[in-house]
Amino acid sequence: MSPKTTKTTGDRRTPTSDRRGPVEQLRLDNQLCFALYAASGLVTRAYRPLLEPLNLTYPQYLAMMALWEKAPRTVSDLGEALGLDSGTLTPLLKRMEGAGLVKRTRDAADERRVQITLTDEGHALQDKAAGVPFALACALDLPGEEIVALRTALQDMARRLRGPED
Amino acid sequence: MSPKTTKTTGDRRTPTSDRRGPVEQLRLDNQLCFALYAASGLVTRAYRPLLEPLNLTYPQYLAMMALWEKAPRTVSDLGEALGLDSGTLTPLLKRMEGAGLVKRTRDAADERRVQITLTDEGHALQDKAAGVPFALACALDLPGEEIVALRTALQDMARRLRGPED
DNA sequence: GTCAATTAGATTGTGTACAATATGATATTA
DNA sequence: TAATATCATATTGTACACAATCTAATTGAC
Repeated sequence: MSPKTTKTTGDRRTPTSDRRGPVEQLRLDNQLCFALYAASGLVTRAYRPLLEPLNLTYPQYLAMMALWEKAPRTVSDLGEALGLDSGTLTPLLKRMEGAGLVKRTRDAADERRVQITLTDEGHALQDKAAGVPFALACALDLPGEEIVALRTALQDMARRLRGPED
Repeated sequence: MSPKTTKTTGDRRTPTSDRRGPVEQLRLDNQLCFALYAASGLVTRAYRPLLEPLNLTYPQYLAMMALWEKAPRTVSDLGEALGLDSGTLTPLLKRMEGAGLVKRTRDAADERRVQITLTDEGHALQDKAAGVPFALACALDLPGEEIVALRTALQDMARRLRGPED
């Protein structure tokens, strides 16, 4: 299962030691970043069949989760929650508006802001999505503690990357 | 399968903060998938300033690492290593060819295949990229053991998602 | 040898993703 | 009261990413 190679033997087969030369350090399989990249893509693909009945893409599903938590909210507020900017969110939200899930309305008090509201259909979708996390957990096939541990480790890493402040 | 805790017998909680219901399960911060998505995006962003001097995007950097490991190799071989299909790789490789890093040549033995070769410039870039993993490790600011543990956990998860076979 | 099935890439269409820029609204200052 | 700065979002351009489809080449069955 998990090849815990903490030893620095002379074995030339995929050593895990970081004391290797720069060539070894540039190996794809030794990169945390690639493991992250690959896992993220695989998870997105795993969601696709689950979200297709809901007519949602994976980023749209994330946006809906953020809105089920708190709505109405502004575009920038949503962007902060998802880690996305307006150039990504504006077209995404327009498609979701076209699908009848949300409504985009200028804030009367501050015309620069756009408030994102859930429609009845958008609210109703939450019930239909209730089974998705469980279905994906089954696909992951990981014990609950490991899921929590992995999630915590990733959130910790994200915190470091987001900035040294705070 | 995964444990689903539904009964809340011994769980005292305020009405506003139920810890286990379906509503809670749809919370963004409780999702492993979102932690993965966010961390992956942050890592890509962390690479950007490091790769800009090399004139590489992050996926291009991954492709170059795969090619430094083994070249020439076919498009599909590269796609298997990176987890990408031809629809993604073809334009990406064309851009890299335009940048003078690789060459795309039809295989003489099997005209359906396209062999990706590294140019001298492509080979030379490996030296310039040698410092990138270390620079990113600094940005991550994680102890080496944790990096290995996290990477192993992600690779393990990826293995499960890739398919029950094998 | 001929035709069907398979295979390898390329193409097209849709949907993120972000940098750079533009637009318009609000806040600040002179 | 302008002039300026700042802010929120939209737009544009470039670059992934994949499903569906297409084309051309190879393999297989006969």
